[in-house]
Amino acid sequence: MPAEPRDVTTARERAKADRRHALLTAAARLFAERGYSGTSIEDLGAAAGVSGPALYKHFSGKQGILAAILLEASEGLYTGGQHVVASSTGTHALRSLVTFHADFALNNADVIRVQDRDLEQLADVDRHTVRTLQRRYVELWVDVLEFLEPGLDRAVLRVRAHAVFGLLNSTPHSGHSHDRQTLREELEQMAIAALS
Amino acid sequence: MPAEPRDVTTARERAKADRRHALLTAAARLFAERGYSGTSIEDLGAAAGVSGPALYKHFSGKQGILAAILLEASEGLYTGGQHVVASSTGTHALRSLVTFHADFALNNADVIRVQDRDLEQLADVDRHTVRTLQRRYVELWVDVLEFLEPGLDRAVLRVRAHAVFGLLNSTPHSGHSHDRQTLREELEQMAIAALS
DNA sequence: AAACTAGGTTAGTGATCGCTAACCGATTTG
DNA sequence: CAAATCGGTTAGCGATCACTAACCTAGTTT
Repeated sequence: MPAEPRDVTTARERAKADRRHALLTAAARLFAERGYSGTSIEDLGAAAGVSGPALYKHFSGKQGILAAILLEASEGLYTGGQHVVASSTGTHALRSLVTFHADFALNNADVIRVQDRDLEQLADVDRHTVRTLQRRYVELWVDVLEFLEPGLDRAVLRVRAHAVFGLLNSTPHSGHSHDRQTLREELEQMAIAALS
Repeated sequence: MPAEPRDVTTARERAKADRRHALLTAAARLFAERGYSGTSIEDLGAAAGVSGPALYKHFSGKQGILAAILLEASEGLYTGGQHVVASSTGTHALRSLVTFHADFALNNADVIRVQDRDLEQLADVDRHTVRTLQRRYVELWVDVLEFLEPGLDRAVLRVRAHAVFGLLNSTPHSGHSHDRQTLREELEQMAIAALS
């Protein structure tokens, strides 16, 4: 029995998937550092060990890379948030949302930065999709907040949600040198306090 | 007596100062919307009613405009913060800092956006100056926080300060449509709560 | 009012960038 | 094992952009 059952993918396909992933990770870092317009195709390739137009074998173009990054991020946030609110209620749901979002922000600082920096560089269709997912994610939070404090204007609760996102997303600004666990606890505690 | 005493400036000088100010305001808005690299010299001129290379009569170049915006902003924040902490102490100083910063963020949403989006596009010297002023502004906050909670690691207090900045600077993300006074009160209250 | 200054204009230049074309070698396939 | 596929390469094209040059005209100075 020489053929392994998991060998549904050829070596080439695996290599391609790896490179695609490497390209996306490197691109997120470069976009976060220099901005979308400030990063060249050449830069993107070089950061992944290939050079220049190689990435047209993986993406439709420069915009396609940005789209892949932001679509994955906004989908991850939304579906992750959905799971959180589906498995808990009330104060517990709020705490879980805070933990979930803090986790995401700490583990994807680059993507967070790109998301609220270069969103408008997307093609209209993709930008609309990302915005819709973001809006739904916010409504997830607003629903939980409204359950906890019924009768309040949802617009106000939306402001609170955005404010907490700003707080939790401040990670890129705090030096990366600090102890992650402490940073995480500080941010979560502040977020909960801000919403009380 | 035909000569007015306030006539220290000629009509040309006043017109030039006005245009310079218009250029800076328009540039801040465009940079906030499309990013530094995403905005052309032509765009900048057009937004101020002149076209293209006219702005080389006012600034050294595109980078010079960005520098003028960010230097003014970081100096304004720092010196403003200095005055605040010089005229109050303890909890009162913290509340005044929050009010001051919220005021700045609400009235200069564009500049806030540009400041943590395109800082790295500055020339080395200017970037260093802006970073230094920002660092001093943070230390102003940390000093006040340390006075209120002595013994805490200043690195932790720095994280808290950045987190509150993120919270207060979330204004660009909340729709501009909302009632300013309510928005302001919400943000200030949340900031105070987060720091307690 | 003549001479000068200064803020605007348009035309053009060199560099950069996104993307395409043409080609090449290794892996997969029949 | 020949043929097709696929992911990479380099060369180059067209567009855009920051900036300079040359000029023009209205305001300022003497």
